[in-house]
Amino acid sequence: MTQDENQTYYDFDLLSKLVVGIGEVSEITGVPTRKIRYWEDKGIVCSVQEADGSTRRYDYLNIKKIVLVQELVEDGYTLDAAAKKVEDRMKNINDIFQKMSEKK
DNA sequence: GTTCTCACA
DNA sequence: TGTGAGAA
Repeated sequence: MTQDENQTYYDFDLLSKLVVGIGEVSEITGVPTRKIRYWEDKGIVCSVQEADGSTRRYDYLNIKKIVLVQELVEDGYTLDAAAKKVEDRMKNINDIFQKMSEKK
């Protein structure tokens, strides 16, 4: 990021393109890789696997979803309830993202 | 480095 | 619900 781009808002365009491996996600979110794949099995998170490799990659939205679900579960919610809330939130976030992208 | 399954608590 | 270990 250059000093000229020292704005108060984040770069949503870059964020939406942010895709990292499960290891990175586990480090960022603090969630072990098994937990992430466990949730992915439950269907509360969606991993995008690249065709050339078997490495699952998670985009920014999925990372956010993982963090959100984690917080909810830690608060005493069950995975299903947490997933439901997060999915509802994701709709709002997605809508905001789309608007920002179109506005640009 | 990643993935999967089996089994346990 | 979340984790361990071994194998590919």
